[in-house]
Amino acid sequence: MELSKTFEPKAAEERWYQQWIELGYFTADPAKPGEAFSIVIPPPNVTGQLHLGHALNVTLQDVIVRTRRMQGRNTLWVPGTDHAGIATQNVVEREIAKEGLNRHQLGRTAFEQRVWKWREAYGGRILHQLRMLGASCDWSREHFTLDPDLSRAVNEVFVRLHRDGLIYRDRQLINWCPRCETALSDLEVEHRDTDGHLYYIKYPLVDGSGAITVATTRPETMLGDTAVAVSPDDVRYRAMVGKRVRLPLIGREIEVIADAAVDSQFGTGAVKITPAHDFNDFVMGRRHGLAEISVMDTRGRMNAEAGPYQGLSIKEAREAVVNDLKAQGLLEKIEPHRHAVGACSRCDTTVEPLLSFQWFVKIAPLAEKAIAAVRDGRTRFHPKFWENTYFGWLENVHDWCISRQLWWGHRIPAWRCSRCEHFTVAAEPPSRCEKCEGTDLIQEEDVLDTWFSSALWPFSTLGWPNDTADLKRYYPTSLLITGFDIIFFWVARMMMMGLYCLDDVPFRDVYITPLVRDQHGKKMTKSRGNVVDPLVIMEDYGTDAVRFTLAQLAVQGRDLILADDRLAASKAFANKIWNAARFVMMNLKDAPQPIPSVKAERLGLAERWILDRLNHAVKGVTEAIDAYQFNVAALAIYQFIWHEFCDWYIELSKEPLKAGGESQAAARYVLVRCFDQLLRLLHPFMPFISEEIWQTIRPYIDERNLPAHVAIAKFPQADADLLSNEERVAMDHCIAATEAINSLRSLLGFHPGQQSTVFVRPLSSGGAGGDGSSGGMSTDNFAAELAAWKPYAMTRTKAESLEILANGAQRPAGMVTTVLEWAEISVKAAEGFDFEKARNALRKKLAEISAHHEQHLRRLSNPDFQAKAADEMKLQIEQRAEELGGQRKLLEAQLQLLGGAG
RNA sequence: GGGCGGUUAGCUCAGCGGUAGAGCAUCGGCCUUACAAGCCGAGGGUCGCAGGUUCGAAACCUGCACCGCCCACCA
Repeated sequence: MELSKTFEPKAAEERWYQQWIELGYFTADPAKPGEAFSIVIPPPNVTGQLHLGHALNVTLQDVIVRTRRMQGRNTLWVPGTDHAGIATQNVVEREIAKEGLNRHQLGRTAFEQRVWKWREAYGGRILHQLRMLGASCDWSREHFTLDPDLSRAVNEVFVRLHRDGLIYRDRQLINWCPRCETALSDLEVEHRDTDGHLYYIKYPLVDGSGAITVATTRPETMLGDTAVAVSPDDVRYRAMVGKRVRLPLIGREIEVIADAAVDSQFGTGAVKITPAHDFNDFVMGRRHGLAEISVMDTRGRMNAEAGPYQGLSIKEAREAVVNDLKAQGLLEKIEPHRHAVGACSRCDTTVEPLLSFQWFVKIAPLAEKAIAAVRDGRTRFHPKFWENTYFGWLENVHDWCISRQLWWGHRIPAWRCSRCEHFTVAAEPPSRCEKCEGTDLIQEEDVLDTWFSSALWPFSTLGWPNDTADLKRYYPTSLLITGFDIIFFWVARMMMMGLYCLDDVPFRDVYITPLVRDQHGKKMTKSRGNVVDPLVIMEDYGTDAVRFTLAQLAVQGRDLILADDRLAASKAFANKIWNAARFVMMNLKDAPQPIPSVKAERLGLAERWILDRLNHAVKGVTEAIDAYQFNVAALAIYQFIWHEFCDWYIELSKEPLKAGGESQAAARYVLVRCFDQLLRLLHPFMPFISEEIWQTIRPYIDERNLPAHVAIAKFPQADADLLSNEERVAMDHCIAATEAINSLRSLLGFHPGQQSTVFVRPLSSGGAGGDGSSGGMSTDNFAAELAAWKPYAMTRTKAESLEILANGAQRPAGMVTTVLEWAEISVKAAEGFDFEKARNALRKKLAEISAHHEQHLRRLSNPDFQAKAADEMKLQIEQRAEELGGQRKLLEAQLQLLGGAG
């Protein structure tokens, strides 16, 4: 088989993905054997378009999933999408706004139909994009959070929580978005420091004995004040506590109360209390039994309670109130003041605290279990420091407001009785009120926070509340891979719900992905216009290259900066692999059949060495993946493929391949063996190119029951060591020697075609200085030693240098080094060779080596080191010192030959 | 106000107790028939600052500085 000159990513991507799907490779079967490995995708919003966060997330999941599948695990990856209540509703509302409509004009049913239509048109888009990335999800198990079975799970959980007293309905102060006209949870409010003002307002005492001045950032809410509070320790106001003040503009009499929550240092030390419009005030108000007067409506306009200000917007009301106070001489002063203002995370509108009836989840009992599960290691975070974030939130979290005044979502399974106002909570529509037997029941209009259904995702998608085979086999899931930004929204809530509903954690491990930034390290945001579209870079560099780059940059605990040069490097890597494949195929073309394996003892040193390095790579990759160190795994593959297999083994194989006979057969076998294995190793990272190449090499692989695709081939496992320590050292020396030769050749300006002479001295030949000790070598000694050395051509190729090793040092367990012959130097000198430059370079290197060498010797002679260091460490240092001594001596010799000794 | 990350070569980042590394960029030499998206070399770092622990610290501890992020009801 032939490979085309270059790799065409696009064609390969489509071809292989389609085949994998058709053959059902990604479809899980709980009845099949194998330890389960399961993972649920963080369901992207149906409104979503693929962005780099998804690309990273999905790539890492796919790396793990493909690896586990190839390792023979019973693997399930559940895909799907989230209905994303408020986000999707906003998108469709914007769309109908273009037609001059709003949702109220359309009505609930028609609006919902519009959203469903929208989802039919665009809901598949993001999933299609995940397929393009190569995601090996089980598409037969695709779910949508509003699917009937998932909705059933939602109702079931709601009913159970309600039965257990963990869901309640109450009139509370909640966050309200006046534009979306819905309640929000604490998490959906983004606090931003904003420049505002602190207004000092005088409240006259009813008894005429003066006034008390309060400081506020929101003068318009004074219309709803029901008290003024001071600190009980504040001597300035002690006499006023219990007195009454007249609320300006409105005229209501309110009391001055004492409460420890008041900070006497802030403002005037007296604070107006508006229970219906401030969270602190609300708590204090309930403590003191104060009236809760709401002065705003749900659209952020002043209501009847605001008296003359009714109908004004908040901003207008503020201006009017301030002007009126000023006119009445009750405004003492205005100071600039910076403070946090909450904004709706969806539409950025300033959020108002609003008093209303809402449904809440009582968090404390659920949070307690969720905390314990991580504390005792049933679920582990990677990197671990995210556990602190998780704990910090759960330990302080308030009850969760789950009702939303939206239309797109799971309608709350509660029915209000028109007779007694009681809500009957049930999974199915009840026929009569559970309290008064009334039959006129109307379902609650509100829907649930979109995160309520997301919280059930790990088990609702597996069939819960039914006791399905999937649920038994795949719950708890093995791993969750997601971003830090939804640890609170999603991870913590899944933990709580999983533990509540199934009494077990929803996942064993949580891997928190880094944030993807642009090449300047900036966060990608629409407003900055620096958002990189993954589809575009996949087009430019190939999906494999994008995946590999993301994996390579996915370091635990640090943001990820995606730069073009990295992508280019990965593309070059793909090209390198492609060309290596072409080389291999070129040398196999007359053998379109399995190449029989060759026993290790019949393989040459180079062959055993590369198989040994393969082992090493397999170990490295496997361990790194197990530890979720994707960058380490990617680097290990890269190193092996490029710098060991391509740089060395392919070069070393050229001679035997040319030679024919047994050595050729051995080389062919090893080429195929290595390539097969490295493609399997690579497959989770670069699924398309690995499949493309593997298909051409497949006919040559000698393995029983070889599968049709690498996607389901057995993942490599490390074999027993193939090399003795001695041989490993010998190969290291071969490489070091060749590098030394190249370095010297380069230094002297040899062209690749030019021959030169090298001397190789096996360590066993002994001679002066052969013990590796330090110290200079005299010219006499050196000449004597030189006589014992064998001259060889200073090679052009790596293959030749291996030959040097084989011939020059029969037992290659010796130090090999190079020295130039005088004659060659003379030739170069005649051509204008710069001796001084060469000598300086050698001197510099010599100084470095000498310094290191002496450092080691000092360490070895240090009594403390001798007393305290472990034997293994001592041995290591001794060996290193010996090597350094040798290198040092050789550099001295080389320098001497160049006339720079002494 | 709490908490969490980061600070290593020009750039982007690994390393986290025993000679400071990679990719890209730079410089020099090569079209050596798998690959010029390549090959062979070279230069470049007091590992943010200050103390401490250790025979030995980029790594461990304690402060500090700067950058970034998260949480928080000071009106």
